[in-house]
Amino acid sequence: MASKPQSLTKTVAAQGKRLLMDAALKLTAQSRSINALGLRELAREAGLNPNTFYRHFKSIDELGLAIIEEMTSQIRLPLRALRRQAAESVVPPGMADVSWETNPALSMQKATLVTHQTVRLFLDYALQNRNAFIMGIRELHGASPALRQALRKVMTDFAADMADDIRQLQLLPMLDDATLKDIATAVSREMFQLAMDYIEQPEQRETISNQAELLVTTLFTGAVLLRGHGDLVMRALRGTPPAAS
Amino acid sequence: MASKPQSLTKTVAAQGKRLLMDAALKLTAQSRSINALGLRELAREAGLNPNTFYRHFKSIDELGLAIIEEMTSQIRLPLRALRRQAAESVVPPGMADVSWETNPALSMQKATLVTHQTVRLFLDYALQNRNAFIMGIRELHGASPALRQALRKVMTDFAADMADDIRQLQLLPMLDDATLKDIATAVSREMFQLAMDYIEQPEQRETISNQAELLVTTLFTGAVLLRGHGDLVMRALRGTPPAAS
DNA sequence: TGTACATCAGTGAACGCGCGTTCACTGATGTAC
DNA sequence: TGTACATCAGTGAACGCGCGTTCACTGATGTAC
Repeated sequence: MASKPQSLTKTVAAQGKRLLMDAALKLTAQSRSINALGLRELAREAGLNPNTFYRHFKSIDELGLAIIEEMTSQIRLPLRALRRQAAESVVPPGMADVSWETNPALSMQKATLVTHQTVRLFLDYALQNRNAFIMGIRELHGASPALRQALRKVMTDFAADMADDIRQLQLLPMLDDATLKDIATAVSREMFQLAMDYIEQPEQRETISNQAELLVTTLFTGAVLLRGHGDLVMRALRGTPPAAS
Repeated sequence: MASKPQSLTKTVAAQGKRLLMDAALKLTAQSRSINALGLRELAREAGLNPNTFYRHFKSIDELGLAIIEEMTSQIRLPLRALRRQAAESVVPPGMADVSWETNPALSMQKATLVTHQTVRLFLDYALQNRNAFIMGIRELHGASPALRQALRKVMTDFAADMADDIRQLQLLPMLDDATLKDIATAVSREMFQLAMDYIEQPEQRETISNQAELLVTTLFTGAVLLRGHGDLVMRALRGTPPAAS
């Protein structure tokens, strides 16, 4: 609150900046690379003088980076919070936590539920920020090195958050850090790809969402098994009752 | 041979076409989207008159499609042949085939070897056709709907080939067709993504190749397990000796 | 074997247009005294 | 509370340039008779 007046002023003053960023997103989503956007075209869409662009950005890349930064800052924390919330809905804070050794079935249920909820929130967020996602996935493999680098970092951070949460929530304590990182990276890649399909194929959304969930589960299950903890998964799938209590 | 004179003539005659396609690949790989290429720029790179472009293509998209088609026709068959070859190196044609029930360890070894070889050939091919791959992955998420559609088909075909070969070579007979297709799709996506990293990070190639292999194995293993055949994988990992012979 | 014609890749000049970028200007808001 | 000045978003005109596309032409190769 203390520093809000400043940023509020900034926000009000930088109205043209907003308009330009929104215009860029709108045009990019309609099948264009951001580098293919003309700065006059951008100004036209935003209803501004071509010149105004220079008041806010040095180049189109700079505008792209601003969009990416804004988008990232909006999703990171909510996603982490949701993972916690999903984990707590299975094992409330006060309750003694389950362990894979003593109760593999409940542990698996906990992991599955967190997956379920996280996948859904993520795809939902993608839908609500459809233009930003389309741009992001396009520029991740796009022509501008600056944007590509920035988006790679977004992906890396996303994967790191995921791995960190899995560790903290003790969802898969049998996996070592390196494995967790590798799998989380693959899961991130898949999730972003699938987010595009999710956005573009409205009638397939339920299917895609289920496939995404299954894919994530498959990856983690496979990793657990190949790392020599197959017996735990087998017990979980057979629904072995808790050893104690 | 019978029809070669024709196509040879065509090839000689269409020398400008070749030059333009090569120029496009060269410029795209140097960090550009294909739609961002100017047709004059293209002609300049190819050492031709700007006008010559129109002798061969109606639009830049058409040029892109030509490149994609050429690239696809070059990799599909070799990759299928290699899968067969890898499978035969474990179980020669004359020999009675192994089954997962009777000898899970050898079956797994067969599947693992095919994965190993295929992953390596694919990444190698990507490296040898570096520019085409960079373009392909870029345009898969790119601005042109026509190219995007064409490249999606490439991916779908690639996944279908993979699923088909796994079926024919009886690598994972316990998986149903739908599951096989889903996993093959995910594997394709990952392989194309990783091919980019493989191209761009020369010093990491060995690591990436190993990671790719492990990822593929993880996906298939996870799928087998979740489909209720975990016992087979467990037996394979424990190295249970053949039941007969 | 020779001749006439068609096809086709490639050339070079010319066009009008939209682009990025610059400059000098305006008017509103914030700041110092 | 008032005044003078600075800052800053936005304007509008002007520039030179490279672009896509067209037209009429050339010269080599293939084809019919």
